[in-house]
Amino acid sequence: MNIKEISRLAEVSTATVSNVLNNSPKVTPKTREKVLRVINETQYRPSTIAKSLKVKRTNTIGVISEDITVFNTPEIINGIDEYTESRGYHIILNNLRLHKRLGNHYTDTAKYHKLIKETVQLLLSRQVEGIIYIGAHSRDVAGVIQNISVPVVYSYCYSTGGLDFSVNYDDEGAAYQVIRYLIGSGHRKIGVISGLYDSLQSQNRFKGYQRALLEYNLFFNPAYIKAGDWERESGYLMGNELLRLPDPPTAIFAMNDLMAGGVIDAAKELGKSIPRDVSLIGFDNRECSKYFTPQLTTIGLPLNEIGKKSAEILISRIANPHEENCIRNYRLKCNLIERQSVRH
Amino acid sequence: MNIKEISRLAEVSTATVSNVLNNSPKVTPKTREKVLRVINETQYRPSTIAKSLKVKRTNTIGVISEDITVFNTPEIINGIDEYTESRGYHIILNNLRLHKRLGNHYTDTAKYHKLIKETVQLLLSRQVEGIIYIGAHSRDVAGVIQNISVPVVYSYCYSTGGLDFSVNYDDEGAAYQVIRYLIGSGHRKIGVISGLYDSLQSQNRFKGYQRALLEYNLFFNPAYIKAGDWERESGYLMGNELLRLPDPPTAIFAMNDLMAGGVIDAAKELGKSIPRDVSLIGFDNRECSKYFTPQLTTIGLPLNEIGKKSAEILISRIANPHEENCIRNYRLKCNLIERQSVRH
DNA sequence: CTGAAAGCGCTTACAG
DNA sequence: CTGAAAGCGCTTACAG
Repeated sequence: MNIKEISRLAEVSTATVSNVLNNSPKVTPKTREKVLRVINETQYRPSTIAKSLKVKRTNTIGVISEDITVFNTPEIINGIDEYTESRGYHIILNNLRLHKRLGNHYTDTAKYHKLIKETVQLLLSRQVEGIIYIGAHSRDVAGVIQNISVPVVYSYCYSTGGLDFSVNYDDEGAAYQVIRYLIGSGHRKIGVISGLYDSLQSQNRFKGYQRALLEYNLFFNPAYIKAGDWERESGYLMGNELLRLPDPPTAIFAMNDLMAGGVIDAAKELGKSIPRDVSLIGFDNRECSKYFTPQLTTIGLPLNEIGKKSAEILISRIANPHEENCIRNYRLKCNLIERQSVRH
Repeated sequence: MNIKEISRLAEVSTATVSNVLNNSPKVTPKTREKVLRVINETQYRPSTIAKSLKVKRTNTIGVISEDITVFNTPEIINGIDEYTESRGYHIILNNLRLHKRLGNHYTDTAKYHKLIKETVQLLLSRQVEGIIYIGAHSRDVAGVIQNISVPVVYSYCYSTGGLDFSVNYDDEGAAYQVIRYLIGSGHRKIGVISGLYDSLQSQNRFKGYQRALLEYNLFFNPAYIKAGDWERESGYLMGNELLRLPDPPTAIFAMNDLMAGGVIDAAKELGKSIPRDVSLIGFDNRECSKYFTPQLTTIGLPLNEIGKKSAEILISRIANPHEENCIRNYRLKCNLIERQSVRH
């Protein structure tokens, strides 16, 4: 069933059928009626593909996710989806399955770059009008996709390149918020367990931490700063060191929920109660954080908003490729989720 | 840049360019060489869309997910992806965002059916060759998609319709496995906290439970069976009832990890230690189950396999629409994940 | 207001 | 082995 068939049945030209399909005003109600009847009877659905070929627009964007099974990704896709749907765009999903495919350390391997390149080419040959690249974890992806004729936005990634567009959450602001909240709750001795200290996230969160200390004139005690590696075990180890200090912190900021879980283990072992003896804040609002004992106060990531904003920027760049004077790197605000691990 | 341009630059016909693009043997190495050089120089990528229009195949399937933020969905998509990629198929993702859109009780509302219908039409007009429908939770979706010209398979759903294809995990077998494992560990008094008792999952798991009891000639004690509602709170409530029994069970099978978490709370409150005083098994292998204290022994769902199998069936039906004598409802085996909540 | 015709970028018999 | 031509299902000036 195609437009020709419909035009035959409705006894009009294909041009007229096309016009009623596209709600063109230049067709009389009567013929429109006639055509619509045939369309309904035949359950005809015009081929988007043929239309795309002709009008040279596909209303499709490509979404490349490094790994859809990582906790952040589904909600980001939800956000993308929400926005693109409202704008009549569709999504072709390309899931790299990086963890399964390359293990944990994929970045910068030749295999990884080849994979990216092929994926992008595939998407391009499907005539996507733009690409969103969703990182599995927040890192610098400058230049991962190059020499491309459609706009790209990096989601949940940094891009220090200068020319790329990226949207991520605001690490520094979130850390600042955490420390401010702890200070507001009366804490003055605040320990920090960072992730890998040379990661962008850790560095940015340290900045927020410092800013808050400065602002409140708090003493910076190097002994209160420990570098973890994002895993629970390191939270346990570093939590132990912190809690065994002669003058231990009264609150600990663990840079993710997993390490906060390790701190809980350490505290339990040392017979210290959270939040009575020591307060604790995590980061990420992972599903598990709600099930810790006590329920963990933590930082919620604006994942849905990251997705929405990414899609919004992408589609605006599709419509307006040469727009200048615009923000290139969005940092969206996190929100602090108050539960029961902080003493006031 | 299109095929015509390439043919001009390479001084051959478009037919010849098309032939080298498609690795047709009927072109001499020399001309192939010549054409390939031009293609490389120009970075030309043939338009999949134009090709699809001509050959009437898109190599694309539509994936409808009820809600991609539900824990099961990403891994299923991963599985689908893995298989489709190996077969040269692409995925158009349509995420219904049912939880956000309609709240928890969407099934059978007019709004829901309208949404499904529109989504399917959209996919069809994009010429997908088949559709996979991923449920957010395991329920009967018979007839949700009707009167359609391409094959459909329901993933993580039941379909009692008879004609539909579905792939899901084996509830009954999993429950049987749990009980057998507990019996093998020396337990004879086994409590069960079900989900909503009139759900298909609960019913099927009861069957597995009964089958194991029968097989091992165990006494069926109705007092050991409690109906929860899948939420943690109900696990806590029912766990309490079970544990306060004059002759309490020595092991409890909670039909999901969340309710198992509630049982842990109840046990802690009653001063009972898991697994010393009572053993516990959950279901789902949710992320949090690994972080419970003690780490929860539970049933892992074959999500990746469900995705793969769904894609496999779909693509085989695309290739062979009238295949008869085939299984219509696949039930994939779950695996028991031994951690620390069962005493041997 | 309606229709005939060209064309989007490919592929594929068919002729040479 | 290579090329000219028709056609996939649409849209869109253009003529009437």
